Amino acid sequence: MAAVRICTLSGNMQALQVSISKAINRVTINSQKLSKIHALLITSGLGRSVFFAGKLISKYSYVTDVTSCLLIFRSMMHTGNVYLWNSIIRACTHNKMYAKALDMYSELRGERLIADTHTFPSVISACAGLLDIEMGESVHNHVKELGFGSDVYIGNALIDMYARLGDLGKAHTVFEEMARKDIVSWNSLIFGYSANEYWVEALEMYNQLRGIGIVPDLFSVSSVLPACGGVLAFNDGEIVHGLVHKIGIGKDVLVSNGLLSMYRKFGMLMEFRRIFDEMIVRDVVSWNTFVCGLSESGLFEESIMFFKRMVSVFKPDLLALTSIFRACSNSGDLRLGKYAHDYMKKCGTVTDTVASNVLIDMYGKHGDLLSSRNVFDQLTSKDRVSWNSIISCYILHSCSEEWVKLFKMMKMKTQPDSFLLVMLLSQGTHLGNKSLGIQLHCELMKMGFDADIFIGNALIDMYAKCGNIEDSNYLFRTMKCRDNVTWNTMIVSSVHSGNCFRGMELAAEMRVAGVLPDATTMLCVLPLCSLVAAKRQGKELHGCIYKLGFDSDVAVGNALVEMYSKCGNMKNCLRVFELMKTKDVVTWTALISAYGMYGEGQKALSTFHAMEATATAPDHIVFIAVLFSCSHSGLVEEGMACFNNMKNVYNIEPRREHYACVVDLLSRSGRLSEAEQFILSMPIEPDASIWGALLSACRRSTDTSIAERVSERIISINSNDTGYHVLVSNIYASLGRWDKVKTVRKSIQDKGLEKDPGCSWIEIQNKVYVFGVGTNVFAQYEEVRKLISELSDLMAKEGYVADLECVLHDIEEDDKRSMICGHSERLAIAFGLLNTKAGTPLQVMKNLRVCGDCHTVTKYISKIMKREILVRDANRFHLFKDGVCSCKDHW
DNA sequence: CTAGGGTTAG
Repeated sequence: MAAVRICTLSGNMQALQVSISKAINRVTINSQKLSKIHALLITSGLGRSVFFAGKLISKYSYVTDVTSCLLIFRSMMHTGNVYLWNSIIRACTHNKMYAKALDMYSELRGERLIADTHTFPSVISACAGLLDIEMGESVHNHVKELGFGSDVYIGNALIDMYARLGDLGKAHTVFEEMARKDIVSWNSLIFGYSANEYWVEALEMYNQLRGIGIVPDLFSVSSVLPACGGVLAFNDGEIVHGLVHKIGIGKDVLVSNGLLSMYRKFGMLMEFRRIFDEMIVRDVVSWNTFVCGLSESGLFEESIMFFKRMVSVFKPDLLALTSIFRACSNSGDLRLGKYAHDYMKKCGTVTDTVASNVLIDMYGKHGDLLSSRNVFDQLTSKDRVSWNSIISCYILHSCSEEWVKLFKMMKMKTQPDSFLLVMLLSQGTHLGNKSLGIQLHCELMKMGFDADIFIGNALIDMYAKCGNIEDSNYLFRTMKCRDNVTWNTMIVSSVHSGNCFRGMELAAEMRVAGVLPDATTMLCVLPLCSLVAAKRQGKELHGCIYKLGFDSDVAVGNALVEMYSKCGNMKNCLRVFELMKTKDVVTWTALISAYGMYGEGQKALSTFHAMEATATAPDHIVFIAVLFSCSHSGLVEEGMACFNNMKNVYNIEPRREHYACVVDLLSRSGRLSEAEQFILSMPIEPDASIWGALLSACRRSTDTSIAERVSERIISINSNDTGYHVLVSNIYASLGRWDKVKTVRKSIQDKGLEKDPGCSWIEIQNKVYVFGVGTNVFAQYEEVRKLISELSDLMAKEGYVADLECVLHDIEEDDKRSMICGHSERLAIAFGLLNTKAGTPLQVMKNLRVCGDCHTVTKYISKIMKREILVRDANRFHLFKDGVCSCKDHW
């Protein structure tokens, strides 16, 4: 500007022109400076120069001052100069005044002026902006008539126009016909495919671009990222991500938002978080994507936390509010939801359909049906989702009259979709209503919804839960496509139907099928690992969880703690526990149970007290764990104190399970008559489980009268649980009452009950070997047999005498002896000894409780063979070392 | 580049 002033003063016109020209070029978005230059031009007499008028129009256009553009243009009228026309059309298009731009174009043609190549790009963009197909095609024809078909800028504009009009065929044709293409041509086409969700084509074009060696830019990248996310092209996505760093566009908001959104679609939480963390500039989109992504992954609390951080920087828009309603509907925080709702009302966007639909759901999930209904009634444009949401609220709260009424109303306005049917189906499943399920299955087949994957999944679940595992399998096999939920459902169904092996198999098949597991998959498979003590699979899952970023999920963490403890890996169990950022009652319960199973009663108690110190409210389940731990460590007084505190301090009414634990606690410590008195003084009716707890302790007592009394009680209760019948039968056997044994066994048979066959298993070099009672078909049977008999001799020298009372059959002594030796845990241990190097610790699992003689024998073996042997039975762990067991014979 | 309802786990 200083230079301009000097030139003006000196009167050197040529120098003045040059300096003004330079000054104009430098002006960016500062409209004040622009008006000064404009004034200078007028005073210096250069105002009528076409060159400067064009420059000014273009500059005013950039500061969105179209009025000034038009004023300048009109003041230059009848110059007949196309350059000026181009400037004004460009200015209009640039400021989204598309109709005005097209008016100017018509005016230009009316003036019989010939448009040039610079005219068309903005005219074409204007057609695209107005979504005016007819006009667009007519302009395209005009371009052809004038022979401008080979102009790169016009071609690019045409590609972009057809893409925005959704006609990718034409866009591609224009692209193909272009003799010369630049990066913008490619970008326009990739963007077009991507914006219209032709993910595969977008990716293909991007890869073609890469194939011919052109380096993509920021726009190519931000167009292809949604496509990678859309088709879950993990490899392509990661390659693009790599390229972003290589060409240094990682700092760009558009690009990093694209990456953020892609990893969100991939479900890769860890990368998703990292991208967000490392962003230098974050806009509303970044925040919305992040908050919404967290919520989508079930991390509602965290989503709320980031929402709160977001609103300290940005005013939340409708999208952000919608996300937070969703998070609130799935977390306990209804207050925040209500607060945000009030805020939305103040902003005057109450009637937004999407947001209102989430609100209906939010209030419904929190049981506030009235508010749900209010939002629904006030909604001016209800769509299918609105109807589904309000109806599902009533279904969820079993208000059948109300939902049927609404359902009828809905059918008058809009066609019901599969969503409602899925909801009904699952509700029927939860209520165990099989006939409703089958009826719905027929209905939805008539309606043609049977190919819907959600319907399929719900049906599989329905049949499995109703006990038709065959039908459920059939549906699974014949399904056209399966997703992670399908697999999760199948895995859980197999486990519930008692087929753990099938569950494991399905988990492996799922992986082979390339279906990405989600947090729920982990929650389905981890308990399975815990159940069968699948150490290796468990660890692999942990790795997977870490990689996919599910480790911040509390439920997943809890499942990991349990898995490690049940697999005998206390070290990792503790490590996971300690690393968990948020812990809930379940987390603490898992660790307390773990200590309980290892007979570490004191540690269990101190863990419980540590939990109390964190102000985590105990529930009735954590007390079961604490009582169990005390009972397995002989901490009678401490256990009783907890039992009393539960009621007096925490106001939790003891349930049957708690009473059973106390009975167990007392009787395990030999206080049998006290236990009996306790049962008789309980405020609830004792059932087989309560008497059973007492009876199992009677086996180690000499007081036969109490055993007989309790046995009679259990039989009179007439339970259908095989376990208690077997227990009674065993007690009679140990008392030598073979007549009674026969009666009980007959009653078991009459009832058609089956005894759980005992089995043990051991994992050696990633292979699991299973042994049942009297198994004699495995490869090394003879060697195992020989080893057991050699060990018997060695043990006899140490003073071992077989405790034949553990064999509860009415057979000869010798047969008893050989039967004991065939107990599955013994076979597994011997097999382990044969197949591992000296000194290697062994780990054996058993589905039932370990018998007294096997317990003694294992102690001897640990001493003689100098091995640590960890045995997990149905109840707890026994660590045998140097002739003693960690349970101190208290199990 | 960002927002809504359905299935699985607990």
